[in-house]
Amino acid sequence: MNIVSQLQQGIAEGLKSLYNHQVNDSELGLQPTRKEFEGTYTFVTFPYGKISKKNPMETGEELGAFLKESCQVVSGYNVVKGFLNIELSSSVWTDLFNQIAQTPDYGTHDRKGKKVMVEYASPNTNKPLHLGHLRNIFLGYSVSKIYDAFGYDVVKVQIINDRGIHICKSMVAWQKFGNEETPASSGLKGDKLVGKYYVAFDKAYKTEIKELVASGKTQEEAEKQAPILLEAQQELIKWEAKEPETYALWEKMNGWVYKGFDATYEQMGVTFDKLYYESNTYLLGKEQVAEGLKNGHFFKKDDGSVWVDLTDEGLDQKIVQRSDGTAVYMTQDIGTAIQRFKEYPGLIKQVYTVGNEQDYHFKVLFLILKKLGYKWAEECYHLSYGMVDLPSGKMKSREGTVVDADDLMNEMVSTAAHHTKELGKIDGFTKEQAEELYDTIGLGALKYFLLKVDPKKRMLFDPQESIEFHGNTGPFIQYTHARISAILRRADELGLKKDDLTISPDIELSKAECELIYLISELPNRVKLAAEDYLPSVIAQYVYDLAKEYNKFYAELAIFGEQAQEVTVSRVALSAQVAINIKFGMSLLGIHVPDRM
RNA sequence: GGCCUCGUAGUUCAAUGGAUAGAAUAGAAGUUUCCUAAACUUUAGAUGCAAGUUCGAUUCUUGCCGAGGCUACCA
Repeated sequence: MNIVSQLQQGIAEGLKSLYNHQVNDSELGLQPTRKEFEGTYTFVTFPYGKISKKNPMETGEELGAFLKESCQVVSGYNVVKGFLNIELSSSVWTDLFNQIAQTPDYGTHDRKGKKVMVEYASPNTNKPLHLGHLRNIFLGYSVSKIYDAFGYDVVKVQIINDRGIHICKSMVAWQKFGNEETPASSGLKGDKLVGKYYVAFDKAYKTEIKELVASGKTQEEAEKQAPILLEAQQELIKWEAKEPETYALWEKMNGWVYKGFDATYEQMGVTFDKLYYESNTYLLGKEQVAEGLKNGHFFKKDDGSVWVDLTDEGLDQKIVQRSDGTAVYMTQDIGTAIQRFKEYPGLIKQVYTVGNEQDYHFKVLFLILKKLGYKWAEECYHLSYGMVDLPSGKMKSREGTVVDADDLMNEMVSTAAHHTKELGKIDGFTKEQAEELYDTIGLGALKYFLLKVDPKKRMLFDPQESIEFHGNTGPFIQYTHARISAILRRADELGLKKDDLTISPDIELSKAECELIYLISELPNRVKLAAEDYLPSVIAQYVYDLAKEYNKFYAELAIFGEQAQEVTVSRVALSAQVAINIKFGMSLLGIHVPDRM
């Protein structure tokens, strides 16, 4: 039984015996005591004045006295205004620590035997991945890891937008200007090559518009009549008719793109369990539309288009099928969602990692699914994230200010390499080890910076700041881990065995040590919070707190140098457990931590 | 116009309705000089504005101001 629930139980008993008031243990909110006061947990007594018929201070005094008397773990208390600060006896900390140190897989929750699907990365095949995709993918991957630690079986999926007019544009441009160029012949990554022709299309298209306007057409007419656009539209029709030549070209070019994406994902360190392609799913959902029409959930307008009326929910009407009978994106999403739940028995939840410009779309989607009678619709969640800005300004694909994902990652890694070499930190490393380290630092910096911020907020990514070794950064935490590892190696040399690292009950713990143990004990709780709110930032904050707190302890520890203190089992034990927690927390963010750096 | 999200130190980020709004950076002053890429101490500095609910509001409600997004038979 954990400390918090013991205290809750104690307080509940106190309320009952002192004021004859019955409450549910778990309703009693305990919060960590603020640093400037004595105590570990604080109970707020303001709301209980009515029950006790006394002022908050007296209520606190009475409850505190009761707890000290009846609850073994409580060694003392103090009351400030309406706040009852509960002090714990020191054996609580050593017991707690030893229990944790002997728990395998500490931080993970029991397997729940239920599945959760997390969708992240929904790239178009006409252009390479950029900074926005990085936030998307790191978020989704991290949430998958967090859900896994929370006890769910996670299915990580990617939906690839591989069809439609956009890819036809690249195809047309490649045929016109490409001279049979391939990734092999050009030395370009496949996604970059195809992206290049998408840009070429746009350039040619704009030139044609200009010419048409010059010859007397209006802007609007010109945009619709440009010959190259008509060609792309023809290409799409041919594709839908599965004309062999078009289809083969489409497969060839998409193949290049996938190879390019795979390389990017590999460097990012993310994987998927299942890939969905829109070319396979874009016809889904029509059945549901027909069925919904029959059941009266949808209605038909005079022109034959099908709509859903969400005005009761405070939203508008929304189209689900065009008058020509073709599907819109919404239709496809309805069908895909239903298909996935059929495909994966035991699936109870689906998380969509998609930018916040689609907030409305997902609100509507979930409402429609609910209307159609799918209970799991309430368990669908749109993990919405804001744009990433750069110090240089906004990213705009039209103005070419987009930051390419590969370029950015390479830049991060080379910055890490540059700093490391400059400081001569890699003596004794093989070339492979050194390169692995640069990767670890560069990508760790990037991932941590993107994940430490609340997803829904628009954020500013500063590459320079992210790779600092001070402050709330990935490298700082990695560095802390490396320092702890150095201590553990040292302890090893001194013959302190790692397997039996417990703290003996009669050791007097310092304040920093108690604080560390408190943080360590918080891990499962933070995992739960992060999972329930889909917030990797909770984990990031946790790991940072731990690293920062350890730094204070490290100063105390002074294991090296002239005033070196005794390397005791308890100090080593504590260090080892901190290292484990940091490593675990960082792994939930998809970040490696090195033993040496 | 309607709807959604955001607005916190110079800057980047925190804060299950709780105490004197935390960190980190940058700044100022100092101690020290290899704790792996130093550390420590001190200092100054913020809730866009106005009401409301509450014992208590950065948090909930309303209005206004500001930023962004959505509002297509586009995806």
